[in-house]
Amino acid sequence: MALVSPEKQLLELKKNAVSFVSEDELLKRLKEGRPLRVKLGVDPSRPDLHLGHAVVLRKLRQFQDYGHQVILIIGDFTARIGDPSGRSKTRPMLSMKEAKANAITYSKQAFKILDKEKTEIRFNSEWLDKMNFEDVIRLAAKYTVARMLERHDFDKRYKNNEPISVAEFLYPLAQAYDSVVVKADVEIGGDDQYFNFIVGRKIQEEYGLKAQIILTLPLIEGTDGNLKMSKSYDNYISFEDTPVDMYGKIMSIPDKLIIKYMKLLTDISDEEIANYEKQIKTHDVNPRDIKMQLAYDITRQFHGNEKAKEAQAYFIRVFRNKSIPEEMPEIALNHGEIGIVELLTNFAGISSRSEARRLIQQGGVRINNAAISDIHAKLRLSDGDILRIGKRRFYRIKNKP
RNA sequence: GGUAAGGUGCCCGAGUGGUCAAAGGGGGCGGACUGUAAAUCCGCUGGCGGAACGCCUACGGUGGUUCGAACCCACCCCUUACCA
Repeated sequence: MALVSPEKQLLELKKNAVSFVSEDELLKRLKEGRPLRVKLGVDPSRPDLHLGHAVVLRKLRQFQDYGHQVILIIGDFTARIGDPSGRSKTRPMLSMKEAKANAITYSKQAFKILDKEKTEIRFNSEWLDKMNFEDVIRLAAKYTVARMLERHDFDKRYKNNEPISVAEFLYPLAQAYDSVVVKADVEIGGDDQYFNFIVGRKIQEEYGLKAQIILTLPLIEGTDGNLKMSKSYDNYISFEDTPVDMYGKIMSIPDKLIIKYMKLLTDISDEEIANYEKQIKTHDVNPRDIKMQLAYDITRQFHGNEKAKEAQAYFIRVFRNKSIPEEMPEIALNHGEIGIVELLTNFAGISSRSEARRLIQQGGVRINNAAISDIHAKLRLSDGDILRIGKRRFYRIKNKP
């Protein structure tokens, strides 16, 4: 392992970190010359990974490239119990079976970034299921309420007379206990996890282990540019997005995020990024062009060179040159007339007739680039006619023989 | 156990007997402008219907009062805070 010196490793590993506890400790452990055990806890209730996860996974990959071991902890136990805050009632409670299935999906996606050979997957139900009430009390005894209230979220809610269930105190402890079981040297995650990681340190020490090193990474904003990327805000870019979607979504992020995304999601060198940053500032270059670099780079990581190129070509064709795409979904029709509303609801995924009418009345529906304004229009379509809804939904008409 | 405040559309939130499919904001969608950027502007945002001051569904649940209820009454369910 590690042909790279501990000092050099440290320098790279701490890049992009928000919180880092602590450099000295990490350096010391790197000098032990063994593969460190780097832990990431994941929530299997939503197994669709997005670029927010990629930030963390990329950091883990960096550790792996230096020869370290990643431990992916699937929080199936936690997911089964449900959302600790109780705020989001929609969050599903998972059965054992679902959790396992999601874990497979999750790891499959994670391995687009991680090195499978250096990844160990563990389910926390393995040990948490076995704990009885006495064990839980003993664990809980190791932490104080005052320290729990150090968490800003708790403190704020406490002061605002908002509810905090006792169960919520147990979640960080459970997570901390995971660190004990897997003997984590380092725990990594989004910056919102900082508090939980700190609890992990203390609890590990209580169990006679060395406190884990903590490294948190920035949360990235989603396509809307304000809220953190999350499935529940529907502003995420998924690992599973098609190349065209992925490229397109990246192109739709606000300019202010370009540099941040570059730093966190690409291997573009610091110098180059600094250069781009300068160019944006001095308006030497249309920021869009830099964004295209970004979109291409990220799409390439997930889909390969070819697909990324195609996606870029699609973007240029459809959005820059405002022509129609070469490929689009087809609608197979019988010969004869069809009402425009029927066409939309039956074949183009419009969910209600009212919605279809709305789109038409607002000029959002076009056939061969001519807006349809009459909601009663009867159309006689032929092979190759193009139905367009809004700016980006295209369908090609195909007559059934 | 006692006291109090609440449960409204995708989300937040106003509404306290008719004119409420329900103000306002957010989000989303469509359009203009553009670089699928930002900012801005206009429109739409339960369903059905050619249209309607039309019909159906909707304000935690079930009943009731009333010509008429999101709004009043009863019971129930749920959430929260405070006090033991």
